[in-house]
Amino acid sequence: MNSLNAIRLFTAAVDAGSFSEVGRRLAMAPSSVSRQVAALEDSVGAQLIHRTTRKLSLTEAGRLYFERVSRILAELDEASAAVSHLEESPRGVLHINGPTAFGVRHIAPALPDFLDRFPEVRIELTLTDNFVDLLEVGADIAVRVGELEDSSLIARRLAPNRRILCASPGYLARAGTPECPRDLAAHNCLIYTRHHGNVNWNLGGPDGVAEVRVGGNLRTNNTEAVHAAALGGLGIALLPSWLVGQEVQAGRLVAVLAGYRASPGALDTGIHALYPANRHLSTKVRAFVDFLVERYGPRPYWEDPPAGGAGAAMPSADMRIR
Amino acid sequence: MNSLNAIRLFTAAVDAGSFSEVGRRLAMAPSSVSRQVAALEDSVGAQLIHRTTRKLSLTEAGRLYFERVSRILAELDEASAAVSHLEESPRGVLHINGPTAFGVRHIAPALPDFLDRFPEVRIELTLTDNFVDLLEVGADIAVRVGELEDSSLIARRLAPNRRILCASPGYLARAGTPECPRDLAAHNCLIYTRHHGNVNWNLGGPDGVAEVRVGGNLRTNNTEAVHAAALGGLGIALLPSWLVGQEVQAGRLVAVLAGYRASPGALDTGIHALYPANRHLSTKVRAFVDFLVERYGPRPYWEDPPAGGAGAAMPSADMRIR
DNA sequence: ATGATATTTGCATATTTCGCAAAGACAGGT
DNA sequence: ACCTGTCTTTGCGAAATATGCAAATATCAT
Repeated sequence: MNSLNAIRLFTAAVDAGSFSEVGRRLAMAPSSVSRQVAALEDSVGAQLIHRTTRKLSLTEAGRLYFERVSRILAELDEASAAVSHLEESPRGVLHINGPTAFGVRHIAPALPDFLDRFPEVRIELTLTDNFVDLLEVGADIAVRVGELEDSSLIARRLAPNRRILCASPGYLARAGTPECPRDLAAHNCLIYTRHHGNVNWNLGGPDGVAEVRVGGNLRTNNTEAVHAAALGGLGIALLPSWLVGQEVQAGRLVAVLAGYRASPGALDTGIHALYPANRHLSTKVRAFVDFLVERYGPRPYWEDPPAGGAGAAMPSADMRIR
Repeated sequence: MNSLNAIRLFTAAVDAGSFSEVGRRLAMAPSSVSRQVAALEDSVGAQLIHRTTRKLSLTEAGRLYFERVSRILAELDEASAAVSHLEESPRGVLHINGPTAFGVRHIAPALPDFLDRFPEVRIELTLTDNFVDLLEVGADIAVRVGELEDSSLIARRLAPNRRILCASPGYLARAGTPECPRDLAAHNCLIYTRHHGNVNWNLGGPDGVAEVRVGGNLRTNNTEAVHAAALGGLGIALLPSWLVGQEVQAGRLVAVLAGYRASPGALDTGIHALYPANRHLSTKVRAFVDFLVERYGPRPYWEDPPAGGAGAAMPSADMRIR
């Protein structure tokens, strides 16, 4: 196996016309140059350079080898440069994977801004609701809501994953507004579940955590269905804030029992960006994660303004509800 | 500087789909493969391969790099192969340098046979009479008659450089045949010399060496001129056997004082092939030198048959003269 | 001839690379 | 649900390789 260094020294010697000159230019002993070139000659099995103390001249084999090899070296440097270029600034294809509902509402709308800021990036967005292996599908980033399992991946928190109870103004006008968790038992609660069996909602409030068995005339394994039903005035739904926050802000839905937190004991299942834990994190991935972090901020736009806001111009949804 | 080995291991890993598999195929520890690839990634500044314990997958940078680099590796191997191929059997251009007179008579006529035996060789024959540096003119071989000076070159003896006294039959009929060196003083001796001043011919015979001051009505610095004059019957010439041997055999010239050797004390100035002393002697050079050695043999065709030949069919020139 | 500079080789020293063992990770079978 | 086998990675000592210096030899210019 001939070493790349030997080949570089060979071409350098041809260019410089002297091993010593090469040594001078590259700050190494002439003897090293000599030995490397000799080793290269051994490896290809032919004399490449005729040496005199005064002059170097190429043999026919040397000419042939030099012509081909100098072009190859250039191509090799070019290949390295191309790869390095990729990392200079965000560039190339960025494969993003995420859940459908969140992706449609909060990833896709963000892409124009991102692409505007990084015009050399092309995005391939894959929205799926079944769990996929990042590497399997060739994704660079996955946005996950809730459960974090992949241990080999780095998770960067993007936003909290608060769930809020809400119903349409029409439903509340018709069925009344619950004032404490126990009131829920008397309401038509829209159940999102993947399993059979009873469903309990855990609500943490000032008096501790209350677990309420809830039920109603709709059970589904699809959050969007619950969402649509709630909008239609069917009942009270427990839905993530990123899904209904803006509807609440717009008044199409009204938050109820806003003083309580859903599943307070559960591990904080936030919204995260996951990406492989590599020594070299590609700039496009970093740029996109940073972009999302910045865009969502500590309190995402779909969340209500801070409850304790000092005389906020617009009262928070919590305020309005109470 | 990225090492070639690392690049080879990178492509091997892409092909094999696993560092361990590469290690198995190449009989090396998986850890080495891992480290080399990691070093390559550091050198280009980007992650090339996403690793899991179960699967390797290329990043975009890796795909890009792999595409370019695998083609480059193939070209590199091809370049080495091309050079090695040159040395498998005599092939390529063979630059031969030699003196004009000898080249015309004994090199050029040999070339058809050589090229017939080695059809892939192309010959570039340069005949010059001034001394040239082999490497300067890019020659692979020089044929030199007489003086050997280049010390860095390897000299392979091709033939002796005997000089013989001869004259045309017509001249001898007119002026008589010298029987001993001293007789030459009375003959018209054709002088080849590069310098001014007197010229002595040293003739070694059974009674020791006789030095005879010779002269005549022609002095020239051109051997061919002496040759032509001798053929024309002008006088007695001292000429190399390779120049006049065949004329003597044909009877156009007659050797005189054949029992004496010219310049017996001088170093044996034979005819040599000179070529650079390289570790890798190219096959075409070796083939050509071997070819000449074989063609000329221990007693070149231009020399008389051995004097002591047991009842040689044709008596030697020496014999005939005496 | 002499001096300056060139290549090459021997030898001692650094640097790199390698392989082994251990640790952490993951998929599939029991 | 646990266990097993295989995979990658890292630490560490050993082996291989490369390097620089000095000396020997060779060449060109003065």
